[in-house]
Amino acid sequence: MQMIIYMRNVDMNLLKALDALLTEQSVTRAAHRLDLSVSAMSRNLTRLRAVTGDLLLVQAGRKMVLTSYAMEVREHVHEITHEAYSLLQPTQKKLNLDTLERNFTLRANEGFINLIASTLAKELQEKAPKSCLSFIEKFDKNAQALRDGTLDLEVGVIGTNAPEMKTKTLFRDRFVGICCHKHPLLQNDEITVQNYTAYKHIVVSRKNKSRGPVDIELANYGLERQINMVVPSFSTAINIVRNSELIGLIPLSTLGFITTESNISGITYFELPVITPFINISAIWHPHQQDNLEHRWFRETIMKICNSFPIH
DNA sequence: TCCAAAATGCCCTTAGGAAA
DNA sequence: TTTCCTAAGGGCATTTTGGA
Repeated sequence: MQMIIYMRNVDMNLLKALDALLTEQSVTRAAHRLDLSVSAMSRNLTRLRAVTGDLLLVQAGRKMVLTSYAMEVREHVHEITHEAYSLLQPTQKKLNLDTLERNFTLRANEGFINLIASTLAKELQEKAPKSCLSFIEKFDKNAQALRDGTLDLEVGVIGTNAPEMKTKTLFRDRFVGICCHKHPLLQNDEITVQNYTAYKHIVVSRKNKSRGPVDIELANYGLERQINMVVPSFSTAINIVRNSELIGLIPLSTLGFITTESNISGITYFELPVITPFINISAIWHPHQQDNLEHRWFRETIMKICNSFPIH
């Protein structure tokens, strides 16, 4: 009964204030975020404490920390605040690409950026000349940037840490082997698991994980690769392979899906002697962008470009 | 002791309801 | 429709609190 009486007096600005407070974990920063004075935000916090019956933020030295209740509701508060304000904002009737001034942000690994950057840049220049495109390299799968809108779109393998995200499969990728074009491995009539594992290997891993699906398959033959180098990027691996006798393993997309010519600027790619699972590469975005016309146009542009990739 | 952040007192503005 | 009253929100100034 007490809660019902309180709820009658709750206004939407309190919800917005709660979202800002839980996101910033600071009265001062939350006030700046909503363009209010610190005192006004402090009063908002006092009202929210009365409404929820929870302290929400408590002082821990000079900082404020969330209570367990605040931590529990933080994500939900953010989502419903976004939904509520989207509902009250005027509907976008028409998208005018000629006058669109927007910075689109896309997070992907360097291989995908190399693959799509020039085509996407050309498309944006032609269709939305006043817009800007920022690529962000993928150092982690943190979903917070998608949630708070600082990131428009992520391209990669769907993770499990953000189940609320919207996704769309863009293309299927697969691993191939690479070596320098004079590599003794290529003297063999056929690349077998035996001669594949007879040479030293280089692997790409941002987390220094050197074993993957290929190693699992090789283990079935009682074989393993001798890994001599781990590097954080595919471009680094390609450069090293070009000038060494190390054998590399990269997604075919990194080579731009070139399948008609196996000898590419000093390196040769070849089919692996083991079968590895396909990798589904998807576009990932937050539901709050779902009906945004600008965002829809952006992701549909990327989907259109990816549709031209061969599916292997 | 100084500084930064949060809390609070006081006052002004604004919105909504009631009455003329 | 206009006027008046009340409640609530917000800003300025000040105090309190706690770390460096």
